[in-house]
Amino acid sequence: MEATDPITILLSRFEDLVSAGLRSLIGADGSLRIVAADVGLDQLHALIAEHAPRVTILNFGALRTPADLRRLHAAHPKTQIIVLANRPSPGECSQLLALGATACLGKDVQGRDVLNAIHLASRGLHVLPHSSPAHAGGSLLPDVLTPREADVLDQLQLGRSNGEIAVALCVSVETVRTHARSVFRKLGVHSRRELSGLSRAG
Amino acid sequence: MEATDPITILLSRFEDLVSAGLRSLIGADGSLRIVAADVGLDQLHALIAEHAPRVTILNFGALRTPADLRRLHAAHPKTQIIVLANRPSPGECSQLLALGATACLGKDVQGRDVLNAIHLASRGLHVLPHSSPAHAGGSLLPDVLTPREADVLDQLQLGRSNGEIAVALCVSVETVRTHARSVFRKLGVHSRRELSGLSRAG
DNA sequence: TCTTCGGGGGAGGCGCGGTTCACCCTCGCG
DNA sequence: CGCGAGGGTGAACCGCGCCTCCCCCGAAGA
Repeated sequence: MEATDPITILLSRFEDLVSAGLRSLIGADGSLRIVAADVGLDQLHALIAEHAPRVTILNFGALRTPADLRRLHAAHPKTQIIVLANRPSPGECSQLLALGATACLGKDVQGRDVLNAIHLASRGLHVLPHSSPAHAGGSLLPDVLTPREADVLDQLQLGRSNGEIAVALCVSVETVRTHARSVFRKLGVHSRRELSGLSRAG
Repeated sequence: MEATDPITILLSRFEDLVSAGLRSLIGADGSLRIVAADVGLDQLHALIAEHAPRVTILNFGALRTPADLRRLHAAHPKTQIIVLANRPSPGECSQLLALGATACLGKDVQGRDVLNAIHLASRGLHVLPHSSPAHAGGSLLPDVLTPREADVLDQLQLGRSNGEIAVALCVSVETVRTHARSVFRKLGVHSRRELSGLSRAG
């Protein structure tokens, strides 16, 4: 079973210890093969396009914004995306899956569970932390951006002013401010500046 | 890692081939231990209470109704429930998780994925088939029973007539009929009779 | 014949989230 | 000072799901 078709994996940049741990774990599994590691956010698109890995393991902390994940998945729908976060909240997990991730794991998972999740995710099965899908069962998600908020987030990422965003989205400036406030609140930031450097360090 | 704490597993009754396959797969994993197998729906409660397995693997086809799962989870919240279905729809998976399942797998999964899922589920992580959480990301589920429909389903399971259900739920008979129709439609049956023998054979 | 059941349609109300917009305030900057 | 950003509050509207109830019909059975 191992020799037939090794699962190719691309690792984004992680903290040194995490990166070393992942490479050690994955290296010990003969059916997994790392095609690229320590890939920075900037090179992700190019290297995924080049190697077409079955699985891409993303550092949640390396994402500037959730919209990064959405763009990544849209551009490379064939690669299954596993997001490693520190202590992902249910809302974050939901949003990550909504944006195209296949699995979401906390960095506190046991080592063998990472391998289990990689195998499952490589075949498209979803893996989520414990309490995550309280809402997957039908109730409501707390921190997920609405479509309109995501639109505003995209505009904010482009450095636009509220007035420019209003023109771009054909709404009032007041509406833009409302959406922007929701985006800030849901993402836990308080300004455009914090948004552009969002959780750069994990 | 294996010797410290074997994961105890209870297997519900499956088709012979599936049952043999599961036992073979699980037996080959030293960190897993089957404490009971081929358990019929009637003995589930008693045997789960007796063995307190970390994981219970349920045959979706053996469930008379989704409400069975809900009662099982309510009575034994400590055991992680994995549901094996033939080709679970996204709606079914959502409903299963909503009712207390930890993982939902199709019977077409690869063998090692079953083991992967058992390990993950034993630690509370959720595993779902490919397309399942289209809604887990925020959109809506198609075939999940509403609370009121679940109430009516419970009453239907007790063999009550529409009039009796109306009295029990303090609503009009017309309302009961409306809910019953939704239940039948969502569960894919066309009568009380089909309901009582729902997917008995898988 | 009468009731019960299954199936279709539709109406009205309610709650909730999303969207839009409005007002208020403080702060920092030029 | 004007202006934009950030933050608070709240109103209004819309859509949707849910719940409740109503009407129609046909089939099956007492």
